[in-house]
This record gives sequence, structure tokens and C-alpha cells, in this order.
Amino acid sequence: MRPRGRWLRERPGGARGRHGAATVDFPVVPATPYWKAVMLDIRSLRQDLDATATALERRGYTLDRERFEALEARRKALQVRTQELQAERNTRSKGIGQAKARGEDIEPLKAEVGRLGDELKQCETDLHGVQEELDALLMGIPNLPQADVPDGLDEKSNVEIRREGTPADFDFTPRDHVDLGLPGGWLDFEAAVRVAGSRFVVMRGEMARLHRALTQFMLDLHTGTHGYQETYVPYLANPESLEGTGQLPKFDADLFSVDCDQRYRLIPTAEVTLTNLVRDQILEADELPLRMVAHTPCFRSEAGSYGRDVRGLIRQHQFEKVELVQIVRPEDSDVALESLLGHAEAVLQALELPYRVMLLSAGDMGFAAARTYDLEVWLPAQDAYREISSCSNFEAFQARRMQARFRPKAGERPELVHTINGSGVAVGRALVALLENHQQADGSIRIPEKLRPYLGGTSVLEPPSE
RNA sequence: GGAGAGGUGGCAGAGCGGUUGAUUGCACCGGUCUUGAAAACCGGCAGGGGUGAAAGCCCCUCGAGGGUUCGAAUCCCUCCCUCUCCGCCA
Repeated sequence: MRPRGRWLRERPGGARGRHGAATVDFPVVPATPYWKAVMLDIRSLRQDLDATATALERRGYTLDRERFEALEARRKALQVRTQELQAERNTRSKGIGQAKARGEDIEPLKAEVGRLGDELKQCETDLHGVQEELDALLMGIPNLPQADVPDGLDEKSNVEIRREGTPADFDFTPRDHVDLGLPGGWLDFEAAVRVAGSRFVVMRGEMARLHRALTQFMLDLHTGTHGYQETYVPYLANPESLEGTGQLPKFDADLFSVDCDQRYRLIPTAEVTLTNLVRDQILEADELPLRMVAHTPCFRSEAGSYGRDVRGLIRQHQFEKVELVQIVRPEDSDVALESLLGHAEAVLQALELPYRVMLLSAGDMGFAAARTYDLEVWLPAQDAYREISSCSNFEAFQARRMQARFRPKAGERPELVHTINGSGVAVGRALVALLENHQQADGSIRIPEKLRPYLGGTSVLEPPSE
């Protein structure tokens, strides 16, 4: 992924940040003080730079420690001096007010403070500059992997946790979903090219209905038996939200923008709008955990994936996903991730799809994740397991950027929440898996028991005769 | 899109350019009273940051950013958002 972030909002003064070690054309976050905007707790960097750098090294990120320490030293000196001057100005100005009230001549006093103001202005400007540089550096640092996350820089180091289900033993050569979707224009990629372009699809008839059935089934499962609240969210998100969950500033190239209002991006996942529901909130302890599920389309530019998965539904610019999000107390997040993983697995089990659970290595995880499990579903035509869900614990990383907090006890200081999310599951890929795993020799599709109520009791999907 | 009004602490709602980071009410926390609870009364109660071993001291924040000023919640500019009316529209 080659991020080419470009902040489209105008910044007075034209401050644009600068090129950091790993970042490109780094957009400066508007309005957010750097100590709030960092992904990592800046204190852990200040106090435990070695350990932090070592942990980041595990995921292939080399922290520019010299630069950080230099900036931090300057920041400290400037901040102390600035605050001294501010304190001085404040007391003197107050004195002027009092002198004026007594009817004294205040002109000499004013001149004195005026001189002080020059140095103050300079200090404030310098401090601002240093903070923006620090900001840019810090915003580009990914989350720290949990201790037992395997070492490794890519998917080769992922660890298989377990396998569920057994791939069917076909007595014919299984077809892939593209072939299975040919009859009656069930899946029509050419039509999609005509109306939109490549990496889109048109579905027709029973296939479109099956796709819808899958979505409904998943929503019912999560709301009915897993305790999530069904939530409807916008499909366009503002930059603040995208920043909160970590898509911006680094990964703008993966998103679709909207021309008429350049602040907006189409959501690449409901994680963005769902998780950001708690941005800038202070929740009461008894409101936690929050469990939310949403069905949304997702839009991804797939820049840089040319030539990969060009055939079929696997990698599309637009796809549907049922997303699970949990907002929890910090001490509960590890358990919550396991539970959420189970909720996603329940979908695959109900659909009678063989899959395996992978624990991602430090280097293969997303930018904001501290721990990620991928669910990979068996695709017979590819003779491989392919990702169908990704479940992550972000710990306080997103919460810090979002300033999403809760009050542990009435009257106590607010604390950052932990955020968890995962797909439960990607609908398009579920459709692919269902077609390919439950296909029969004649091209018909067996519908798993649990899904039948959503298809009017149908047990087999017969391909339309030409 | 046009016209008007407005954005202040968890909520409600004050705030002449100068001890206002902010009166007050509600909510909340602690206490007195009570067998217990309620009521009443007393006290506490924004968020973040810097520095420090700590106590503490200090700084920032009244939608956001910039400006004027010795000094801005209060004045000016830009932007965002909310509400009312009009237009348009599923």
C-alpha cells in the first residue's frame, strides 16, 4: 500500500506538514492538538522509547528515534518558555486592569507588556511548528502488537489457530462462482462494466435474492442471539471520523472521495461510522459494553491491487458487509475480541462453510490493530482458504484518536475505551463461498438449512434454463 | 440553494473587553438529619496539558481556525454545525 494522503480541507497559513520517514505528503490534522491526535500514548513514547521502538520493529516499522527525541526536547523547552511568558502576560494584564480601575496611568505598563508579547508570539509560533512536526511523526506510527502476536512481516508468518468443517469431496471438478453465476445472468460482470466499470457486479434473480438473504440472515443472527443492536449509519464519512479509525491520514489512496464535497469519503467499512459514534463522548460505565451491528455497502478503490483477484466477486470496488463493533472497558477487550470472533464464526458454521482461524503476525495486521484474527473460508475452486472476516482489537488506539472515553465511576476521571470490530461477515465473499462449497454436479446450489427460511423455504437453487 | 436566529461545563441556562474557567438550576458524589428512604441542609463536582518525588504551581480550552488588544466567552473575518421560514426533493 502506497499511501498518498492529501488533505483537501484548506488550512489557513498553508501548513501542510512534511515528509516523514514512512509517510507521504502528510496531511496535518486540523484543530487537534498533537497530544490528543497521536495513536500511541505519547507518554509511552517519552518514558519507554526503547520498549516502544522494539515493539514497533516487530511489525516492520522503524521509529525515527533521534528525530523524535530531538523534536520532543525542543517541544519541552518551547512549551515551558511559552507557558512562562503566558503566565507573565496574564498577571501583568490583570495588573493593568486593576491600575485602570484605580484611575492610574497605564501607558507605561502597556508598553512593558507589549515588549513581552513579541517574544511570546515568537515562542508560540515555534511551538506550533514543532508540535505539527511531532504530530506528523506520531500520526504515522502504527499500534503496538500484543505480546503474543507472532513475529513476522507478512502473511507468511500468520499462525493457524484451528480449522472448522471439512471441505467437501467433489466427485466432479468444482466450478468457480463466476461460472456458476453465468446462467440467466445471475452474476453479470460485463453488464457491470457497462454501467460502472471493472470490479463491479450486477446480480439478477435468485442470485440477488440469495445475496439479500445472506445479509438478512446475518443481521438476524447478530441481533437475535448475539446481542448486537442493529444500527443504520451514513455511507459517507467526514475526515475526522476516518482519522479516528485510522484510515486517514495515511491511507487516503484506498478510499473513494466525493467530488461535490471534498471532505467526504465513501466508507471502506462500516467500522468507520459505527466506531465513530462514540467519538468525543464520555460514556457512563454502565453503558458499556456497546455492541452494534450494521449492514452497509463498502467502497474501496483497490489502488495498487491491479492484477490481483480480477476475476469474480472477491475484490470489488463496492461490496456489502455486515459489521460488528464493540465498545468495551479496557480490561474486557481481550475477552470481547474472542467473543466477537465467535459471533463471526457462527455465521460460517450456520452456512456450513469450512474455514480456519488465523492469528495475524505483527507485520500483517492493519495499521490500527493490536491483535487480529482472520477467518478464512474454504474456496474449492481456488483450492485455498480466503479471508472472509477480519476481527481486531484496537485497544485504546482508535479511542485515543477519537477521544472516546467512559467514566469508570461517578466522579472519577474519564478513561479511554477499547474498540473491537470484525466483519460478521463480508456478504459478497460469503456468497462466493456458498456457491462454490454447496454446488452440485448440475450447477444447482444446495441451500443450507439455516438459510432456507430467508429464501421462502427453498432448499436448492436451480440455475435458470437458457 | 435563499432569509433569519443561535452554538457556553453531563444536561438546562446567565454572562458591560479587565480577579469569569465562567452566576444559577438539574443531575452526580460525600456528609448531617432519619429505623430506612425521600425532603431539607452543608460540602464537592468541566476537559486536557506542562512541570515536579510529592504537595503544589502553571498553561490551554466558552463550535473550529485566524485577527484586533496590554488583556477576548465578550469586538472583527473565514469555516463548520443546529434551529425556524421559503425553495427543491425520495
